[in-house]
Amino acid sequence: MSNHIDLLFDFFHQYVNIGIQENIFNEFNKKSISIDFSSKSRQGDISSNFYLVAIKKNLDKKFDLKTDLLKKINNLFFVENCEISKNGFININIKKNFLLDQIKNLLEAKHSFGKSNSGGGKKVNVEFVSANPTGPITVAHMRGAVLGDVISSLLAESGFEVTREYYVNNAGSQIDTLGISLYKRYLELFGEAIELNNDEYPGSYLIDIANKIKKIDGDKWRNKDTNERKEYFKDFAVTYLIEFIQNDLQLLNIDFDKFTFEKDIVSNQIINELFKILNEKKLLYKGTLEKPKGEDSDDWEPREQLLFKSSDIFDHQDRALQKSNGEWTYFANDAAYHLDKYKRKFDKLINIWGADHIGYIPRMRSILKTISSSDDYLEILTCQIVRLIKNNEILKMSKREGNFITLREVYDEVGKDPLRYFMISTKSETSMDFDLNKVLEKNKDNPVFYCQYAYARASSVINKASSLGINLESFDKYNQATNNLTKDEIEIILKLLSYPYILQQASNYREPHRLTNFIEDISTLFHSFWNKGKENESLRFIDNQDIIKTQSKLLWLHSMRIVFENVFKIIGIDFHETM
RNA sequence: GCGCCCGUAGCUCAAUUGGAUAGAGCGCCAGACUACGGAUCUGGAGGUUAGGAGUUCGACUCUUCUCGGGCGCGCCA
Repeated sequence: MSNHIDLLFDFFHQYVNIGIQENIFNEFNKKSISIDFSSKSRQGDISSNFYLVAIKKNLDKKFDLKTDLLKKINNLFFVENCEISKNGFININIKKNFLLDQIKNLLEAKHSFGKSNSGGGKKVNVEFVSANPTGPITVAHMRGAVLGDVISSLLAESGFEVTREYYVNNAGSQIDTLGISLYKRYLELFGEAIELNNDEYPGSYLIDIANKIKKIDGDKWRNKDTNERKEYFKDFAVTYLIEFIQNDLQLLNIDFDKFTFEKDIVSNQIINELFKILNEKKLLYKGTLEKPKGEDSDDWEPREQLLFKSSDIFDHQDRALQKSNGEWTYFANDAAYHLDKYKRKFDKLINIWGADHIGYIPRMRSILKTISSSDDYLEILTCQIVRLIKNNEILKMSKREGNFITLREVYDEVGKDPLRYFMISTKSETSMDFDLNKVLEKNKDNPVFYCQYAYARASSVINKASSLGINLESFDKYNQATNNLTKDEIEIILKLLSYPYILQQASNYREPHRLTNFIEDISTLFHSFWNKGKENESLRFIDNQDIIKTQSKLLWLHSMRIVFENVFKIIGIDFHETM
């Protein structure tokens, strides 16, 4: 069964179709129709701009749009009354027993309430984190990690088939350096004096890994300067570090369906296929780039390179595919990797990148436009940095000296729920402050707690009622239940019923923070209503003398729990009946 | 120098992608507990949405310019 928002949209769309047939409207962009279902202004249960939009399209001066609209909307079976305000907004009140029908649907649908099939089973690949395996995962990847995970869940909730993927850069010079660093630690275990260069990795985790090699192979590699040894140390380091990274991410319940390794991309020669495509489209050529405008480019000298003509597409300059030593650039391999994803028949690719990669977006979009002939086959979401605040001070980090804060350290300090919640509760493109002290407070300043507490209180009422022998029974009993409810409660119910739309929007716009705002709003309404019961006994949830009235409240309390559980599951935080 | 992201109350953030009087929390001021959990609630003060110009019935949102902050700018990943 459709809800009132769907039905109203249907009505408007139908109204436009008929209007066009009868030459009342000409072209009409239906997307300009909006329905405001949160009813902030409290001028009706829901409202719409339809009249404002439609009046501009009205070709027939003799046609009285206002009267016709009012008459037809008032005739809709779910509409109690309807009016058009002075400034042109349509305000509608919904019949209470129709709201009740929808509550029934919600309670029957339970955890599938809000799910949709708008994705139509299309395959989406969400690539996120993809941190280089040169050390433990740090706070720099924290936001992208949670965002990627939650967006994946959101898409799954909207009927997409989602693959969570991690691209492991285990080729290239950083990994060479990692192998060398590990080898030095290995030699150190045999009493050799070592010295790490500036660019080498100082972290103590490499000592642990070196010990593992020593345990397995003894001194086998001590005096070997062969390629075999170099590859062995690189692979060994990457294997263990990926395992560390996986373990760290699992602290936040983040799991990946697939890890793809750069080395495999290189050895599979996918890049040749890529070059073939670029050649066919005449986007591959040898040439010389202009001197970059950056500050410290003194050592620059013109050099002929293999280039991708990305400036023909989205980029403002062409991009190098090959280094002067003959190796492919990072970009070339990454482009090949994206071709690999395309060949795996995903309908859409989503990448989640940190702010430091923003400049990289146009070239990658150019590649995927070339491969897929679609502007939006690849979608890149970026997240700005998170500043950590502790005791009112900004925690400064630098990669030198291993002076970075790891994900695990933050996890140890605050735990999973506040971490996950705060990472997605603001728009990702805005830089944010994460206050380690504040997120642990157990008061209303802390939205995680505030929402979980609302859930616990709702549970508490349900359990208390149950202990008094009051439970929900057959739904037929509640035909008149809405008569027992106050305006505040109807507002909560309207809000709960709008959940499928909030979810859809969060999914469409890749904005999980809409969900946290949503449950914070409901929590506020709920706590506020709760408190009114203190002053006015008739507003309390449980009334022994009036079982039906109590059950009427249980109807929406159960609904609220279901909606909260759905949201909590999507954003990946726990919920408890007692705090 | 160029490109991208951002700028909303003293602070941290919203604003249903162009809708009605820009909303919450913290902090500040003034109040409410013989309770279905006071870990909460009620009221008040606080804004030229960084600034100017434009687009239209209507702009925090779109265009443009200025200012301020962040990120990036060949053979690093």
